[in-house]
Amino acid sequence: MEKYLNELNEAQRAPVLHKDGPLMVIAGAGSGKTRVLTYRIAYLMNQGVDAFNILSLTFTNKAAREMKSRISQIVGTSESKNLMMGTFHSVFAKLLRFDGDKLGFPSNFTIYDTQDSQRLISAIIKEMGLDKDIYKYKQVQNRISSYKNSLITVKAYYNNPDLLEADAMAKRPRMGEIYQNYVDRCFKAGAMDFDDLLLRTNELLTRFPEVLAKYQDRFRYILVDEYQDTNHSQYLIIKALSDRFQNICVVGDDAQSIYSFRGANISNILNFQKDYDNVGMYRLEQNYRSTKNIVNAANSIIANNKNQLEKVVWTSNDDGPLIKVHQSPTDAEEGRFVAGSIFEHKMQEQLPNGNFAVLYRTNSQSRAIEDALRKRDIPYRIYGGLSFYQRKEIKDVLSYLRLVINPKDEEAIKRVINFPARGIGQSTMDKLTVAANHYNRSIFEVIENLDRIDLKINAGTKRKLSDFVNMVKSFQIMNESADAFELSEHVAKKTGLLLEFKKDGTPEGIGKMENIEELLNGIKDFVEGQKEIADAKGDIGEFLEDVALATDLDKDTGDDDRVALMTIHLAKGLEFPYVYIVGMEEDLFPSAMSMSTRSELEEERRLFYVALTRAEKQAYLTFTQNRYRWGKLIDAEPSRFIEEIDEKYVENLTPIKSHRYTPLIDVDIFGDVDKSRLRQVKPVKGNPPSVNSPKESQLRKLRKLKPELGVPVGNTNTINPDLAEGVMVNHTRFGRGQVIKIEGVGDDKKAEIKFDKGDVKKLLLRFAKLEVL
DNA sequence: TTTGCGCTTCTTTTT
DNA sequence: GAAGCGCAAA
Repeated sequence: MEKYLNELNEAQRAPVLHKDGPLMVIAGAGSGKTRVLTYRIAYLMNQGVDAFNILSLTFTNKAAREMKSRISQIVGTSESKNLMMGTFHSVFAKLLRFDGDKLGFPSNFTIYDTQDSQRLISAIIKEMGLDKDIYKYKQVQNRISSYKNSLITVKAYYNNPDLLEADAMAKRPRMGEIYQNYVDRCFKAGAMDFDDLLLRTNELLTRFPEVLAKYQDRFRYILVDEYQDTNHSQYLIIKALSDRFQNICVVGDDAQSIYSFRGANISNILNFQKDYDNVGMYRLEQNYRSTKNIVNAANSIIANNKNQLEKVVWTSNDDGPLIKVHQSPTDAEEGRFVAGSIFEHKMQEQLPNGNFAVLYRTNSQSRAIEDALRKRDIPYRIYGGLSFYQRKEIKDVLSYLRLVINPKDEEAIKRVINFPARGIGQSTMDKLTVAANHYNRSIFEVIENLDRIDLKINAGTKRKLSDFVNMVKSFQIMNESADAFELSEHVAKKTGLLLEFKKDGTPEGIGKMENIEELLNGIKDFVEGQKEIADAKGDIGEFLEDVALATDLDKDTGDDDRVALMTIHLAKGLEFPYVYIVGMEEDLFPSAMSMSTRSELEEERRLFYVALTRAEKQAYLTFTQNRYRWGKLIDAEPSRFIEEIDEKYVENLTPIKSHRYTPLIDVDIFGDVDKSRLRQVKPVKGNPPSVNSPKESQLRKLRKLKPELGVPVGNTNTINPDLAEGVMVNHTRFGRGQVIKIEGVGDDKKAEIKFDKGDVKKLLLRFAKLEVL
């Protein structure tokens, strides 16, 4: 142990050796905070603290795994096995599996991802007959998420005049009802969304003192990484759990707080000393990661922010090369420059691909970079964006598996009940949903009891529904004996999913089939891996939980050597010798969405600080004159952040044209206003007030009658009995015509009509919009 | 009930 | 430039 302590510098060793009681470590970028956390845990264990009594919350599960394996090396595997380590979400999901029944949740509750939540919210908005152009599901989901992260329940929402008014102002007076419905539906489906994992943990700890006492007694030492990015919900959990022993160690850097959009509250770290008594304060200011030029440049950027804890990050590393700034005509050229530069470094210095990272503000920027890297045959890997588990075909397989574990899972059943197509359409699902809401049961249960409820579903469809339910039940029986891999493979075949994509035959179809096979291989690996862990069962439920809370970063990269492409947010905590920060343009970085307040802009600046401090040896900043955005080429201007760097540390690779005039409104040669300019002139957040009259399509929607909730809306006409051969009719689209012939019976009844315009058409009468003249 | 077409929106960032 | 949605046709 002594040997390991010698690997730390003075500043690092002090917090590691800190005795009991609260402590806070303010750790500048690259100052070795992970090392401090790791060694502190190892040290505690060496001092006789039981691993079972230690809780360590990290930012990614990957970080947790790495720390754990390092600790194993120091104190031994058998000792470290009992450590509770992981992200807030994964740790408290486990806790809720154990004690969530007290809140009425089954231990096999589903974890809804963002897409599941959004689909459910869309459905609710539709069922309530609200205008989806006003109640935009993404905005509604954002609102609900931020309520939850601030621990505002539905009841608290209704008691909060500010919130009510804010939503009323936004023309969304029924937010509260949507919120209530959403919570009810999740509960009924036995599902929690990401925010629930924290919210419900708080509820559990508040409502059940004996549960709180149990975990307080268990987690006598709590360590929290990236404390600056905790939200209110997380803050309260930590506060409650650490209340008894006060052995709380938080590590963070206020200069790297970049998650306020998901509720992170920077005052958590700023107020830590007020929240606890006798706080031990430690600062890590020596940077081991980067060159002097990078560290100094980063310091000069962050100095533009007003609100920050005092701290001086320094390094004894070499000066290194200057930060290189490069301008390209377009985003495609930018990609070419980056790929070319990576290629040169690789050749001249014989470096592996893994030494390079390309960082960007938005996921959509990856495309141009990808294209350029591919042309140069440079292997790369994209992190984030649409992750593997979010792809349609993968979510389809996972949804079947979710149903096996939790048949009440509403989003899963809606997704797969008619895929592959089984003739169970929207109107049937509408009837089932109405019934499910009415009887306060899940859709699955409604189908199980179909013969006891009269839902006006015809016999053929009933048959299909019960076939589906029986299929899922057969999977459940299989799940009792088979392992996760056997079950999944059976499901993929039996449901016809694999066949569906195979018979498609297109390259996309083949690709999807291969993805499903990759998923199955992944499940196989998982099962093998779990066999080695003593108390793990390797069942499909565990796999689904892993998947729900896994990020791209968590996935085993294997050891293949690739250039990393990711957003700056994802890059937090990582380091690379060479870093390219692309898209350094106004409206992109800083984002146009985050420039209206000082605090938003300061967060963008911290984001830039994070980006730059990822680099060990050299950083490149690139920007373009024109960039494709929303499929259109628009003008771009260099980011203000470039100018903010002390010029001592910067070298321009391209002379920047100094066209400093910005006309108020640009008018192109056709007299049209250039909208990209307009946006800069008027830095108002949100939608500009509409100048144009409402569009015809919107008017049409507004005029349309709202469907009544509870009455299934079919789209079948009652066939006019006057309709006969020879009769003159009017069609909404085709105009006047004469019926030549009528054929078929019932739903199949068709009319052949000769229209005055000359066309002869055969129309299905239960759909055709005909008026007898 | 299914399919295909055209219109709209979307781009911050993630567990 | 894509993906999702609503509408109309079969």
